Amino acid sequence: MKSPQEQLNLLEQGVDTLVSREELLKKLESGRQLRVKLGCDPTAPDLHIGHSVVLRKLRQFQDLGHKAIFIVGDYTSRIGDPTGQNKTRPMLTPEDIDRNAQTYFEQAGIILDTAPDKLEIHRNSEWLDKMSFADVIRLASQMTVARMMERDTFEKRFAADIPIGIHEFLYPLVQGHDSVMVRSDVELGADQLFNNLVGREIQRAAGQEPQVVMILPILEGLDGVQKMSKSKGNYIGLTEPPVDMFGKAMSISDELMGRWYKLLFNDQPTGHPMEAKKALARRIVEQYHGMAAGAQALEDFEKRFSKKDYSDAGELSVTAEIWIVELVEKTGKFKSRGDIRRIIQQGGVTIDGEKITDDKARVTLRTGQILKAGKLVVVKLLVGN
RNA sequence: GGAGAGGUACCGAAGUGGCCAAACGGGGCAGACUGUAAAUCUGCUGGCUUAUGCCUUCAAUGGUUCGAAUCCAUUCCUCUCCA
Repeated sequence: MKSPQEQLNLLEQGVDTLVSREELLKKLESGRQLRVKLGCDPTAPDLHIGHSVVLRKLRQFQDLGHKAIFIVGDYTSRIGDPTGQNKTRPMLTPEDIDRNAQTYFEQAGIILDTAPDKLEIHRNSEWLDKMSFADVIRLASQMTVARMMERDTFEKRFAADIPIGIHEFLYPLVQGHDSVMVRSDVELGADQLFNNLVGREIQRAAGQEPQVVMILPILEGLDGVQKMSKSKGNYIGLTEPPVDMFGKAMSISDELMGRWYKLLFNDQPTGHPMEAKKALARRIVEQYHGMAAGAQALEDFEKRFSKKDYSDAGELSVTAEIWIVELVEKTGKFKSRGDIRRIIQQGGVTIDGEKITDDKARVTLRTGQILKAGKLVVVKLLVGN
């Protein structure tokens, strides 16, 4: 068992904002098992390595003997969270939420300790469903419009004449109410400082000791600019196959690589940027697929791209003679034939290294030939009847 | 309740009777260059079996017209100011 001071030192590593250090130390000194809340909005069923930053912090609490209180915002996602959005999110159906929550837990379990004394799971519909409208009004009376408008996204939207739904004001209140209901000691978050701080006020009003708020940095997505998110398509999913994880990690910019090193491994790149990036990609794969997979992914990558050896590429069954557009379409990676024609016309399609630039061409194929289409698609052809 | 401004492709934003599948920018994709990076340059970016072709798109529905994103009517939605 580590001393409170030692715990604090560990816990505050990699944290963006901590409100407040003193309060956390005090709670740690009490010797209690702290209740560490993390809410999730089950709108995106696939967790990605961006989520791993906060999940790993939660795991760290668990490893120090504290308890993770996981809250599925099933009720709140019917409202839609405006965080980081400049427009209103669509509401989800209960079926979507159930399915997403299920996937969420499976994936969070990759990182979290799921032992019963270390993890408690709630859905906020447990208590929100029972609230009366009078309860809601009472809760709402604890917040003012001016206070609400301090929130960055509201202020910006208001200034830009972008609509704000009244229901969106309820979200921080509800999240704060969640904190009261689970008697949260610490709440982790990534981009919801405002909501989390509201939780402190609501707890105080309910006669509870306010929670400590710990905000972790946001991981930028593959593009290096926007935060990693499923809807922006700039993410690496926790359950993606090693090859894809590795390939995606290799495509990030050098600048972003430094950020990822820091946020994901509390480390920094060394040596030649490309080697450093390979090392990063390998570590990411190792984290979710094991050491062997990491080494394998690295080897595959080098084989395929450095030595241009495609012998282990995926296979695609085709007929011996086929229209080139149709052939590329069979890979299933393109959204329309117009798209495929464009790539062909621009020289993005090769068979055994030979460019095909005529989108009307019919080609005669042999088993073993390698088809490349764009940067990502490489398959070995298997000619059937 | 009153007055005014708007709703255009993935996003922002032009277009106000034919030259509009719709300028421009961003994003995305491809090529060159590289380290499968970034930056830069070039091209493409509604759909269709191969098309000086057809089909679907400019909030929705109807209408005027040889012809509409553009004009008219109704409806829905947003914003601003006043009450």
